Amino acid sequence: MEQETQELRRVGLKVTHPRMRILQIFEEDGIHHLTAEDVYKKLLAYQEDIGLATVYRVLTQFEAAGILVKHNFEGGQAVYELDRGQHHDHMIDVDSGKVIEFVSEEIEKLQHQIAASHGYVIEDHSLVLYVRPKSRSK
Amino acid sequence: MEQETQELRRVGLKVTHPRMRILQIFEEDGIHHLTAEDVYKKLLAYQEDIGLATVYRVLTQFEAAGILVKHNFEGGQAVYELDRGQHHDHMIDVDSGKVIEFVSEEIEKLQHQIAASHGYVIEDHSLVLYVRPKSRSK
DNA sequence: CTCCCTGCAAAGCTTTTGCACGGAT
DNA sequence: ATCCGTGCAAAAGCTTTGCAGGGAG
Repeated sequence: MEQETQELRRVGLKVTHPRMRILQIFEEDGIHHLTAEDVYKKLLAYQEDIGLATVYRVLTQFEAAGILVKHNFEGGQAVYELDRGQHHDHMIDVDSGKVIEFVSEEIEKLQHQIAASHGYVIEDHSLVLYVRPKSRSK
Repeated sequence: MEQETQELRRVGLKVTHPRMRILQIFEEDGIHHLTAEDVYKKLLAYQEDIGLATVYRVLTQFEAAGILVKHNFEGGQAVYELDRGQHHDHMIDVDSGKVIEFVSEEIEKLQHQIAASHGYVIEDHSLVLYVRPKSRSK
């Protein structure tokens, strides 16, 4: 709780109940990639009376503050996760919906080379692999 | 026109006016990545009286038939392009909105290695680089 | 002649916004 | 005491769907 309070102060946001609870949900063990709806449902499960609009507003503020990273995977709903500083890409198990993170210095390097060869510098990038367990692949 | 007719017959879709015109728009020179709204505006410019709902339906059918590929880039709107058989990734110039295509066998290979090392097989993947011209980069 | 296709309008879904009240500093 | 933050409801933006008339095979 002290930790979350300081985190919010650090980024210049008032320490309010909804912000604390939402931040705590992301810091819980378990699933780290949550949609606004996921967060809202968890709040409901905790008997919290926090509106969905507030969830959206807080997620947007946290993203702007660098606390969360937003991803636009397929399926319409944006997904958020804590920004732990280290960039990584994602692999999504299409059977279970599970999200696996990975890092590849080689791919990062190749991306920069490709952009450079076209006269560009990379501002941001998105790499998502949609995968299926090897054993039961088609 | 003969070409489009055969293409539609080949995939088992009735040859209707809306489908012909939409297919022709994708086969025109120029921009190859279009949103449903883009297609609709082009139809309007050609004095065609085709509803936006039909555009969405036809794009969905073309995607299912393998004529078009759908991409979910950032910004909410889905983007479609002709499926010319060869897989490629995209680079988006964030200043101009221009879309550049590229292919990297090395990245493809690395992706498969990474998936395999986690016990998975790739079903699909999405790689998008958001770039800025080198000369006026921040 | 039979379905498939289409335009229109309405509905769906995710996300954003206006407003007035309430709470943090 | 000030603003900022919040809940609620309404609105917005993209896409899908129900319906009844029209057209392709």
